[in-house]
This record gives sequence, structure tokens and C-alpha cells, in this order.
Amino acid sequence: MIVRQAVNVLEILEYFARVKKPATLAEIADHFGWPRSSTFNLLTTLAEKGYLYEPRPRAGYYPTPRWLVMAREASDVEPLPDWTHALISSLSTETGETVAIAAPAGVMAVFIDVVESSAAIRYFAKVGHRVPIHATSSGRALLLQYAKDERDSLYRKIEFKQYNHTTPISIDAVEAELRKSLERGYCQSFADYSRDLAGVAVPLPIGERRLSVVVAGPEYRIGDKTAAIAVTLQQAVERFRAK
Amino acid sequence: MIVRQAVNVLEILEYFARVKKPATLAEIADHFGWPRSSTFNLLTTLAEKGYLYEPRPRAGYYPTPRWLVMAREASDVEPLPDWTHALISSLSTETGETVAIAAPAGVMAVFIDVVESSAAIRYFAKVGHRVPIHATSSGRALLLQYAKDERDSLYRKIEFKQYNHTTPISIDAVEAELRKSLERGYCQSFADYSRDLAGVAVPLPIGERRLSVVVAGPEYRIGDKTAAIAVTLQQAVERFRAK
DNA sequence: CGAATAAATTCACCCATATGTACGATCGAC
DNA sequence: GTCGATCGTACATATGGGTGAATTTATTCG
Repeated sequence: MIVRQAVNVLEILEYFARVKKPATLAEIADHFGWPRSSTFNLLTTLAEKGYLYEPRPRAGYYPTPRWLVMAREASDVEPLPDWTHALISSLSTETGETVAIAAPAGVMAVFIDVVESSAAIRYFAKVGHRVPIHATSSGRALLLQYAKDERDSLYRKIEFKQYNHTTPISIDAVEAELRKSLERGYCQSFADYSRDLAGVAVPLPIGERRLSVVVAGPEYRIGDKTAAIAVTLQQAVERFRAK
Repeated sequence: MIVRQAVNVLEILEYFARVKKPATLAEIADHFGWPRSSTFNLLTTLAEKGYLYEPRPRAGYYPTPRWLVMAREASDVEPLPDWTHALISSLSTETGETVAIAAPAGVMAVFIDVVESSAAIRYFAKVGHRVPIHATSSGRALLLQYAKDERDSLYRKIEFKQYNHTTPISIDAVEAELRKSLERGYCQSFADYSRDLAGVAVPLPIGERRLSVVVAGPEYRIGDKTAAIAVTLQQAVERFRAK
């Protein structure tokens, strides 16, 4: 069950991150199509907790830096080593595509770090973006690090949906793809989940953590270059991990 | 009206900021005394929105760096100039007390930047901390920048409570204190709001924004040094503003 | 390996809460 | 100053959502 008011808090945070301007109650209410009264309650609550403030009445709400202070401390929970960001940054330059580090989140994979391609046509992904673990290259690079029985218990929770015509829609199909990935030495996906999107990924275990790196972009650019990209990927990982 | 689930989201954020460790559903539920089922709903929601993830099932939830990304961007809404942090940092060293920058938030003043004293006994304040605008030195340094009619409309909203025996509990008392502050050239408060706490503050207008700087600490340390502290304060402001 | 224990997840019901409505404050136009 | 329009705030009410109990899933220990 989705907790609506929890989502609303996040939407307000994201709203300010997007517009980067103070906003009045009316603006926010209109933007989200929320009733004024509800918006009032929510904004008041955030203000009472010290996350918003109003420089002067009717001049709009500002987020306080408290978000930043809290987020900074909370994100130290399990910081990635410095070289991982350098790695994806370098890979993005080399390949010209969007590169991300993914981590497991139940039946999904979350991107915990992303460097976007600078190309006009590119994979548009953000930190926190989630994709099905079984239907994406980044996800399958995570699954490769699971023991068989761990995968099995995951499979039971997956709802196999036909996102696209190449989507694997059974446990067997996924397992088969994993075997193929092992043979070829890297994971790949051609629009298994998102239309027109292709990805090349490899596992990236760091300490106890099972992560993966993925290079992703439009099918027509990745196309037959998967093997070359995989080599670039693996070499970069070795290079940066050494440091 | 307080939106409970909104508060809960913030509490979870603050929880992770405090403990800096992954936490399981059960731990979080027990910590807050929330029912498991409700906690489940909330954590699932945050996970779905990409703010939490579970590296492996039952190993607990981690915050994703998405908090950081969003908070960083949202904090650009009205960034303070760089010199203000240097200012309070320097002042904290000079005075040995906690120093903060305050902004108006309705009938309250919010701290939007804080450098805490390193003394064992000190004013314990955080970014986002809120205090009544009329019963604190930082707040009154804000009120000094209001026009009379703006103050009047604020006064109507204030609920005058006797926080302590020196708390001004009428409009006249507040206005009298503001006049005294003008004469002496700075604002002060001796436990008007918080027991044992004394503060010295001056206005800090930046562009259109009305802010204030406050040096605060235990009454016995601030005591008769208010005039000296005020001088230090004013000189520091001049020095840093010039840059 | 199997039973006991603990944790996670689901679900239906009832109550707390989000909202419609009304009121008051403020602002801008003339 | 006066009026109209707009925005913010208070409150009662119906209904969406939180919770307790039941069920399923995982983990621990004999």
C-alpha cells in the first residue's frame, strides 16, 4: 500500500529541486492539483519540522538547508568508494553513453550513481531510478552474484510482465539468459524493459555489496558494439579498482 | 493540522542521519513504536520512490543517494553567499559559542546555518531549529527589519506564552524591547525563551532577504559580556561582508 | 533435518484524517 | 479609499488509509 502523504513530501522535495524557486501555497496546490486546505496542512507540517520557511507571509515557501544536512548524513550510511564515480564518469566519456551503478532493491534494481551521456538522444536516468531486476542488463548483472536459492526466492516475488516482446516472462527464460551472460562474459538487454533501450552490464562486487555497472543508450547506437563496450567496461573496472 | 505520514518520512530520514546504519523493518518499527504493518507501508513507499533500497532481502533498508541529489538541488533555491558561513565559523572560534544565521518563518525564526560551539556546555542547535520570533534575540534582530505595519500583522498571529519569567508577553513589551535594542545597537535575550540560554544578535540584511546573526550560549558565560560580543559580531559582519 | 521462533506481508474494518466549504486577510486596480 | 479578486486559514464531515489479527515466509536452534 502506497502512503500518499509520504509520496507528497517527496514530490514537494522534487518540485523544489526542479524549479529552484520559492513557491507559494497556491502555486504548489495548483501544480499538483491538490486542494488548498490539504496543501496548507502539508506545508505547515514541513515548516514546523524545520524543512520549509516563509521569509515573509505570502512571499512563498523556501526549503531550508536542513534537507541537505540530513541527506548528507543519511547518505553516509554506506558510501561508495571514490573510484566508482570516477569509473562511471570515465566510462561515460569513453562510450558517449549514460553509465550507472546499480544495487538490488527487492525485485528491482536501483541506480545509486549515474553519469548521463551528453548526447542529445540518450538514456535519461537519475539516481534512485528503478528497473526490474530480471528484465534489464544491470539487474541481471546483480542476479549473477546471487546463489541459486536466493534467486529462486526472488523469482517467486517477481510478477512477470511482458514489457516488450523480448522481455523474459518465465523463470526459465531468465535463467537461460543468465547462462548466456556467463558464457559471453557480460549481460546485455535489448529493449527487454524500455523501448529502444539497450544496455551492457557487468557485476561489480564491492566488499559484501553486490553492485553492477551498466552502459546504456539507444539500441541503434549500442547495436552491434556490445562486445566492444563490454571490453571497455571490464578494462575500466580493472583499472579503477586497482587504484 | 499536522500531517502524520509527512512527519514520519522526515523522522525516518533523521533516523538514518543519526544512526548511519542500515535498518530492518522491525528495528524501525520498534524504534518509533509504530505497528509493523504501517512501517511496512511507509518503507515500501519510500523504496518505490527510489529513496530506500534493500541490498538483499532481510538485510535491512538503506537510504539511496537520491536524498542527497534532491536536497542539493532544492537547496539552490536561495543559496546564501559563501561568506556567511565563513562569518559564523569565524565568530564561533572567536567567541567560543554557538553562532547561527536566522531567517523569518511566520511567527518563528529558523536557523538556516549553524556552527556549534565546541564547548562541552553549549547551545545545542541545528539547521532547521525554530524559535519564537518575539522571544529571542535572533528573532528580534529580524523584527527590527520589519516595517511597523508588518510587525503589527505578525503580532496578531503570535500567541504570547510565558516561556520563562523574562518572556515578553505583550505587543508593548516586545516593542519596548525593540526600542531598547535600537538604542544599544544590538539585540539580546536572557532566557526569554529557553532556560539558561542567552543570545546576542544583529540584523543581517542580504539583498532583499532579512536575516540575522546570533551568538548564543549559557547565561553565565554570556552574562556581562554582551556588549563585547556585540562589538565582535558587528566587526566580523563588516569584515566578511566587504569581501 | 524438522520444529519453533521470528520477521515480513496481506487484508478488512473502523477511525483518524484529507478535503469541501466558508470565512478572513491581503493585494491590486481604479 | 473602495471594490473585487486572490490567497491563506479554520472547521465539520465522509471516506481513504492505518492498524490488529491472520497468514506466509524465512531463520534459528535442538
